[in-house]
Amino acid sequence: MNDLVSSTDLASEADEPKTLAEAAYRQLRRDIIEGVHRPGEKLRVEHLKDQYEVGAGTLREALQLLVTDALVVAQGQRGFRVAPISLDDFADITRTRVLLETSALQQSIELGDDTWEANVVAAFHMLSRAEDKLIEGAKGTREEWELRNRAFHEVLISACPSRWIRHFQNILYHQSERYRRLSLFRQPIPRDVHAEHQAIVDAALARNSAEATRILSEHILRTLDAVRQLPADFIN
Amino acid sequence: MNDLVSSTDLASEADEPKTLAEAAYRQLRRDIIEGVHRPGEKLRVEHLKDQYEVGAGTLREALQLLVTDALVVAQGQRGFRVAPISLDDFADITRTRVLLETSALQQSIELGDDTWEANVVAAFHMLSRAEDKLIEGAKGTREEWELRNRAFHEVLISACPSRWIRHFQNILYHQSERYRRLSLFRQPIPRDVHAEHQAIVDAALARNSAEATRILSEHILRTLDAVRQLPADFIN
DNA sequence: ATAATCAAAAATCTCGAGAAAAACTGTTGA
DNA sequence: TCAACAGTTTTTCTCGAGATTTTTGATTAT
Repeated sequence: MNDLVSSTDLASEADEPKTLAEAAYRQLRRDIIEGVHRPGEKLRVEHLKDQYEVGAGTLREALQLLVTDALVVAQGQRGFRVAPISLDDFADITRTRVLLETSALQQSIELGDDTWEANVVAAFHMLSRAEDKLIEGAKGTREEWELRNRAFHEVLISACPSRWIRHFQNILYHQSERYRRLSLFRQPIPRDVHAEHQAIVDAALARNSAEATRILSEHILRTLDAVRQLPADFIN
Repeated sequence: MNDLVSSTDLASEADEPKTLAEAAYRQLRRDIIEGVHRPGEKLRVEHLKDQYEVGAGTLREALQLLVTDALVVAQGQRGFRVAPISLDDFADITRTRVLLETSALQQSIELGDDTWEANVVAAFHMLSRAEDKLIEGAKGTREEWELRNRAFHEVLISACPSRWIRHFQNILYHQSERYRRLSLFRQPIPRDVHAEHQAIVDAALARNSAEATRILSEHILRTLDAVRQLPADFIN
């Protein structure tokens, strides 16, 4: 059992950045997901190149990479801006995630070996611990919970052999994370999330793929309701 | 009935290029799909900038855009190369396409209005005409058939409201086109492709989504077999 | 007061040169 | 004969300045 997350993404992700452009790309992505740069905000190269301490051309490259993730939109000859958000978009993201992630889970359950099972159990354990700390109200634990939540979902579908599904799923996860940050801010994690995760693990290890995908669907769709109950001016 | 193909893609596609980088991007994409640049081939910026008549930085941007479509892979600090191809990859692409396209078709059949029906019929007619010309053996008609085949598949799912599914489907279509070019070269279009398209149209207009998705699945998966029967050294 | 027009300002896009890294080649030693 | 090493060459990556385009602000006429 070496590394839990073996992110074999199409655009290599796990390693450390080997170029300035990629370093800037990661910082920018993080800032956009965390809301430092607001949805719809214009991203002026001249300003940002100082802030991220790279040349203009390099920052342009970083922005171009973010277009790949659809976190930034490029408008012809009118520069870049942060991708806008909307309820419709989030609903679309969520439903598409369900489609991809259930299919991936189904294949994972079908093909996963002992190591996969062990990884699932381990990731679930890590996540549970993070939830305990979160309930205690310790500081800075939300970040850790986010990381482990993501790791858990990634490990669940890690035995799915389709690199394309995992690639798309990865993009959508980044997208939905942006929305989830908004909803989590107001509404702390409800207690039954843990029970849902537990149920998914149980069904997965029992190789009951119908049950597992059903629970996973409801689990993902629940975040949609959470965002829907936000005050309307959050998403405009 | 204005324009048949209203490509409302995430990365705007239909319009004409408004920047040199985008123009170079399109030419490069076309050349890669058509096999001018072979799979795995190294793409040296110094050579290509002369060939496509743009500056080095501009060409780099175009290459970065192609990474989005996964037609080009960027390797840390060792430049770019054309994405390699393999049978496994094509199988993955095809299966993922089935997953996305059947889901999209299902929603299209559920939500499509009269205009959608009309567009489907029209696109099918255009495609049929192209097939006639293809059988006659006129020159340069393969290009036209490709375009209309693509338009047909696009129109079929055009009533699907999910921009994300259409976005991913678009990427995968570009990918599979590269493989299909190889197989079509040897094996001209079999006659029953037309019958399959006809069956899809009939089922779609009859709002029989189970039947339509079933035929569409088989239709897409058939290209997989076609490539599988190629001599092995085509894909290495 | 509103709308249209035109000029100034800001931002984007593009390019070529310099610095850093990787690949290649010929040589040396076992 | 093969492997390792060092210098050379090639290629990539980065940066800042110039050319175009878009946006802003003020002026004028209706």
